[in-house]
Amino acid sequence: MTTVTLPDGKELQLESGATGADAAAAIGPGLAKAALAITANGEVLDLARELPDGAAISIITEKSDEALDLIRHDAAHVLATAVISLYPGTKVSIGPAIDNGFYYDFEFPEGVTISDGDLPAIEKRMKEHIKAAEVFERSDISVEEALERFRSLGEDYKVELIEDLITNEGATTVSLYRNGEFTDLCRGPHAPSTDRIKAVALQSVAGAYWRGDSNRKMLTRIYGTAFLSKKDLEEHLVLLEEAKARDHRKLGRELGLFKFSEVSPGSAFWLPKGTKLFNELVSLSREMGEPRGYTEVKTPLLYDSELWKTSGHWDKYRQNMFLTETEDRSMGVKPMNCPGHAHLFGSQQWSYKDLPVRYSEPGLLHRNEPSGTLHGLLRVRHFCQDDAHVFCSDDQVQEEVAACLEFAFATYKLFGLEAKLELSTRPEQRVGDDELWDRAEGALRTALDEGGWEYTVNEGDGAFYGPKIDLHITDSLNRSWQLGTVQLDYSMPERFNLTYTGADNADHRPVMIHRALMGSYERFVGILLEHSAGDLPFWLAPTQVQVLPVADRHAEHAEAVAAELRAAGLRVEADTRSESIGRRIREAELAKTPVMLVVGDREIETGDVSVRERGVGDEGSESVASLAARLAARASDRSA
RNA sequence: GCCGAAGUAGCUCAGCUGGUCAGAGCACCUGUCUUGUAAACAGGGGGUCAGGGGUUCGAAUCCCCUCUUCGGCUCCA
Repeated sequence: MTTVTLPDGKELQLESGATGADAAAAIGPGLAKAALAITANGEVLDLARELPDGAAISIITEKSDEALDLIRHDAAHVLATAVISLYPGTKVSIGPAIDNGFYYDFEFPEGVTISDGDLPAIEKRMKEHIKAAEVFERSDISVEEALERFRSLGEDYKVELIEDLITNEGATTVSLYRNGEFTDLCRGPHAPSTDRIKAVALQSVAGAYWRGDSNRKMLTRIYGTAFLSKKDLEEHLVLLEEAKARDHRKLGRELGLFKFSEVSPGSAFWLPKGTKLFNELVSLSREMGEPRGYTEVKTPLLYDSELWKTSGHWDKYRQNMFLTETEDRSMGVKPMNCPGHAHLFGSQQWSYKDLPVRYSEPGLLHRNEPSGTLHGLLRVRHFCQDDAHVFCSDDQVQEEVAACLEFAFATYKLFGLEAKLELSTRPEQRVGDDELWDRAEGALRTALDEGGWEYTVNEGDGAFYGPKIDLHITDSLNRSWQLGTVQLDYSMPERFNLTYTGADNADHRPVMIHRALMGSYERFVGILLEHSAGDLPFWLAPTQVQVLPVADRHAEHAEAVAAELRAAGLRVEADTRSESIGRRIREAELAKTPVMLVVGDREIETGDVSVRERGVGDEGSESVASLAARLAARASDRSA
């Protein structure tokens, strides 16, 4: 007899050797049909697997969270099945389920290249295999047998995977899964058969290094997605369309914010409206920084290479810097502000009473990013961080870190963004001894714990000079972005020999905290545009109010209204073109202008304006004076 | 940097296998209309078909190189 426990705590008696399918059938015929797999003691198993006696089980159906991953992994196998039959001689490697879909990496035979145009045929073949309801059949064999099998097939990647399983995990057996003609080395689990994949679509072809190593062979990756119903797939495709419509590169062009040009790859040209937006964000940093004790500085763009040697960037990151030479001196354009700030701090004497010193600088940075990595505003060569460096004593670290986090949360709140925190600890390659790292990581943990902030830990992902806290936000399309970072640095003060005089009249080494909250203004604008679909909040909109005279004879009055609102500090334009009022309203709406004012004979008579709100419509009349006061208040309240 | 794809007017795109293939819509300019809450009407100007080289009687179209962009991979101090 096998006894298992159901989620409701009831026990179920089964014949010994009973499988997941047996358990599902014992519960009910409906469930037996709906079952995709089974969890036993937290581990997901195929329905055909024998259940361990005494296990706590729960049946996975289409309603379960695990279901999507399961059938996407199934779909990856079906993709491989289709590819192998269409392109004989193709070597397979790995094909996992991922967020939103799955992929499989292949090495196609010499001379065969796959492009997007080949996907429909592959997809068609996949659907044939799905319709055929091929059973996923598991077999466990010895590693020797597996090695021989895959060697004889010339499946080099599988052989390497098995060898690694032996070396790293001491594996003596491995599992294989067969569906139709295709047998794959696979840990499982899988649904009972291929027809459980209700909707599948191939999406793109890409290159991907074998095992993510840029020194190894580049394989061909095919991305696809699968769902439990056609409707879910449709909805997903609609979401992708929506994301495409919100692409910040598209919005930047349509709203006249910025452009890119071949003459300076990876660098934005900011148009007047985009510059307004950009400058508003810089102002925000300044206004929020001032009461928090930040002082703004301006440091050079170009430095003697000696400075980069001192900072350590010369050895580690020279290939990503723009270098030049003048009068036989080697110079480098700054990829970050910290060495300049460290140098500046070191250029004068400091007392412990002066600390913390908080230097901020929206400095212009250049990084020579590899051409293939550039992406709109999100990955650029020329950008500006909302950067600051705090120089403080050891015992001020915790408080300063907490203050940085408070600053970050206050900033994000204005945009309706909520952040998740991630603590990254010491990496393999690092400077400084373990005691220092213990102290640094301890300070960050304490700051997080005492602030009552929830966080996850990312072991080994810290910077080489210190641990850090990264801040991630989730946007309106549920995509995650890293924005801010707060990093502790014990290394740079050492390299620049920074000191302050303590109460004991001895020299002490300050700690340096690097922090950027929005990240870079460029990247932040990109994320903000995609998050808001271009509907920027009133305080941030490049044009806040568009005045629209009904006919030419009202133009003068419209200009007068605009002038009155400008005097109240608002960004106002008057569209006095002889186009129809309908067209000008439409264009103002498309330009995402928050407020439109229509003025004609009636308004001249009464002195009122007719107010229209973006995306809402006509809101009736209001006197110019009352409107000016109302909108000025709205503009000054960034949280509104 | 690596793999794949693309680059035709300011924008979105048509132009199949080389021979009125340099086009359309929007935008722009000019004229008419003088407008009441999401697109008035008519006419007109505009492109070294990314750049360079080649094949051909003839190239936007075929081949090679370069640049840029897009989708990924690696990277992102």
